[in-house]
Amino acid sequence: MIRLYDTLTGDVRPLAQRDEGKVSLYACGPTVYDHPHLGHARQAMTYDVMRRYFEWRGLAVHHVANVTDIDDKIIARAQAENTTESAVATEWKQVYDDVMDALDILRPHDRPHATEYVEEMVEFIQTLIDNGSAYANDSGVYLRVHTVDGYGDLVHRSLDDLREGAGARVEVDDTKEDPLDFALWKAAKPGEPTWPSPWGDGRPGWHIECVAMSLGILGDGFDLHGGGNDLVFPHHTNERAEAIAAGRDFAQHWAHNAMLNISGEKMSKSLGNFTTIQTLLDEHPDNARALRLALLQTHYRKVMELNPDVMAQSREGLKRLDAMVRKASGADVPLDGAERDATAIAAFTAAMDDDLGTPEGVATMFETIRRANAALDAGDDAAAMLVATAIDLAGAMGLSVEPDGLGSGGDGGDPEIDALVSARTEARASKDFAEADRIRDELTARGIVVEDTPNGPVWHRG
RNA sequence: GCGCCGGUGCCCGAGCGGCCCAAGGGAACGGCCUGCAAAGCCGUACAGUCGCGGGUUCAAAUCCCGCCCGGCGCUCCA
Repeated sequence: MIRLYDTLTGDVRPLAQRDEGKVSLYACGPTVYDHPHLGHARQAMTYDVMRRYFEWRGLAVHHVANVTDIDDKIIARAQAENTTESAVATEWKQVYDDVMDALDILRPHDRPHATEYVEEMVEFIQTLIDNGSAYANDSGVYLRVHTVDGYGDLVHRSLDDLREGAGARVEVDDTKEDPLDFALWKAAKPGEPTWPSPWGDGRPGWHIECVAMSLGILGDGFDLHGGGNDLVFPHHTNERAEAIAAGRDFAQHWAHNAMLNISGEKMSKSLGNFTTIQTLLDEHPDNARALRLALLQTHYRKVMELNPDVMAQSREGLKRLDAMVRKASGADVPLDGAERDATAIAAFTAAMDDDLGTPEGVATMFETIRRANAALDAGDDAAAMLVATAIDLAGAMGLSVEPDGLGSGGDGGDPEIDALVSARTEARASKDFAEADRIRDELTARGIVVEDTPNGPVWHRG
């Protein structure tokens, strides 16, 4: 049984499925107006791993993530660049997609755009006005927060606590009945894109889109709603409030991933180049996988440290995975149809079922790799099973294997390199070690690593 | 200030009342293997203790209290 921490109840509890064997997951997606940064990567990776693991467990996952293509930041950027909001959104959505593809993050099954759901949002707001939970005035439509039962439950704060926070802020908008009330619909302002509504032209507030889209696509009482823990308040709290006010059955379980620290500090301006995903990807060809491994080695609910050192350490770890596969390939171990090692599978499943314990899952994978290598060295029949199991576990977490240059001696895939490797083999055969080492140095200079195995040399890009 | 989450070896990080003199990865060191390497395997040192100080318990890294440090949040509008 899969158990997951639920922000609402504050404990780890079984993830109930509305429909047996299926999981409906709504994870808040990006507002597209700028380069995605590493925080976006952690968020997207968290739910990608969740989804992959659920699927590996045999569950049919319906993964939905919105794309916010209209909001203040997009408007600001459009004005600054003297272009349209939709042009800004289209451009940055593409950038986002490219980066996520590079990180090997599976595309959610549905990716609704806010601007495609305005009609549904208007209807939803109308329902709230009709039942007295919302009111319209000159500046827009607002939700009457005090009418919502258990409004602050998700953040575990009382209405008074929250009100104190709101009151402490300057410039309270006095068109609202209560400082806590928030906008469902914002009245049109000059120069902003607008949509028609019964309360005049305007645009939707931030939270309403996720309610309309999650309920619209996944239906009432969907299983799991996720996002970064910076969204617990106000975003998720307000989404939930809207659904409750409308009498709808909302998410049954809430998951939130923790933030990232870069070099011991929160990710921000002073760290400059290390903040965007693209920059990280440009720094090393293997950084996409290394980032995934690094992320997996920290539990998703814990603040995580990321710095160049951590990335380098992860890249080294990845080599163990790849090297094992190369070794198995060199030994001609039959992986197709190999059984799985029950001990490893059981340990892995237990760890992952318990609130997505990826650090322990990774530990199990590495232990399996060590056992596989030992079996390979010993010529043990269990080798195939262990290698196949390790690859399987890696795959369950979205870690791909890239042995690179697979194959031995003459058929490594690159004629020039293969020729050099063959020449070295001949030199060694005739005991001309000086020549053999010379060739190896030349290969090293080209970034090629040669490993000698009982079955001949195997090379890869290092 | 208020709320929530953290502080574990050289680094990253599991563990969350006894199985912990604390997993896994990286880095280090020794051995095996190798012509020498690389990779791999085996082993060792690093945590005499898990931010600090009290307390509860037969038993605490794990629970409670206080303090210090770090992080996230504290609406809408600008």
